[in-house]
Amino acid sequence: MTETAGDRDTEAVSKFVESFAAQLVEAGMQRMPARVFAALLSSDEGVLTSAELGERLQISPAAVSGAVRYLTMTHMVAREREPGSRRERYRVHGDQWYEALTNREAVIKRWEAALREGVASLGPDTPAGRRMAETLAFFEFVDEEIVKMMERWRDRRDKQFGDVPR
Amino acid sequence: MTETAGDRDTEAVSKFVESFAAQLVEAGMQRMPARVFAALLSSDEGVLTSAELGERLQISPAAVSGAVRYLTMTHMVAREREPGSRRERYRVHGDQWYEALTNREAVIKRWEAALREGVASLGPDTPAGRRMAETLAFFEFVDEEIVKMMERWRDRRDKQFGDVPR
DNA sequence: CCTTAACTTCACAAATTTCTGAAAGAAGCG
DNA sequence: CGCTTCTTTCAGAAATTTGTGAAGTTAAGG
Repeated sequence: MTETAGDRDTEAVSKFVESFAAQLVEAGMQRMPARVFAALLSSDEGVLTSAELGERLQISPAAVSGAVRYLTMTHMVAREREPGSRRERYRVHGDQWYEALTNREAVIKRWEAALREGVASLGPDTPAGRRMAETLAFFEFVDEEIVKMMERWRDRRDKQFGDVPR
Repeated sequence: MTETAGDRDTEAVSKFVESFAAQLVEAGMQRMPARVFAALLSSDEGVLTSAELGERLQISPAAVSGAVRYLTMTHMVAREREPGSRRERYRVHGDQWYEALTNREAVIKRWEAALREGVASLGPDTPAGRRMAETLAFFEFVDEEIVKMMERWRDRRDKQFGDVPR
């Protein structure tokens, strides 16, 4: 009952890719980046070329290009180049990617800025101002906590999965 | 230099509403819910009626209705009814709302489900399966941590802002 | 009960987003 | 250097999303 190693249960994999991508979309990610990311995640090496992505997902090179641009900008995927080849390779780093996910920090920072502005506009002694100040404090708190949390995670991961070469 | 309490710096407030809403949109929230939410956040009592929202944001009752439906479903806003009135009132609870924001937990739960399915499809001993299992472990870790973090926050808030009647 | 105020739902028009094919742009390799 | 292979950019067609007006529904108050 062991499967042939090569293309094992291709359909199940594709099903996973689509359903995981759908979740990401629902959480706000664009469709193509989500699919590309899911495809990479489900690939054995965590690496695929443009062509492979296009073929697996049935999308044009242009679509791959656009998706990858987004993913690299948000650090969810790394771009590689085999020295001496025109082929670009895209990689999920296994850890790098959820670090990036936690990197909604950038987003939070902007929220904080907007809130600070809001407190200033409304006045810190108005009820609305106070409410916003409290919210701001919350975000600042979360920022700190997340940093610590990630440290704890790395610790735990190393114990649980071994401190792999990565 | 103290302002007239009534409609203080209406324009500045509106500017805040739009800029904060823009941040929320960028983070994936739909436009109208974002604007409605920001408007509530900047209102002194944290409560506005449908009509007030429509007027401040220059949108139709239908748009208000749609936005509010989303916001209540995600628990970012509570719906109230003054007993003996046809007017619906919508409220941000000051604390309730970031609890809700943390409630991307629901989202995370779905991701976890999808990942579990992925591990099963791919097989837990394939490289991809292992990578996903690790990711899954990460999310499970985050779940736990967030619960604890929120406890710490409530503690801190009570100290910092006083344990108000709310 | 009937009237009337308020909210919701629905169908559609407008605006935006998304993806493609085609052309232009890099970079290895002969 | 020029050929070839791969990637990116761009303009536009198609699909989706968004917000409105209008009709429908609910419930308060006479």
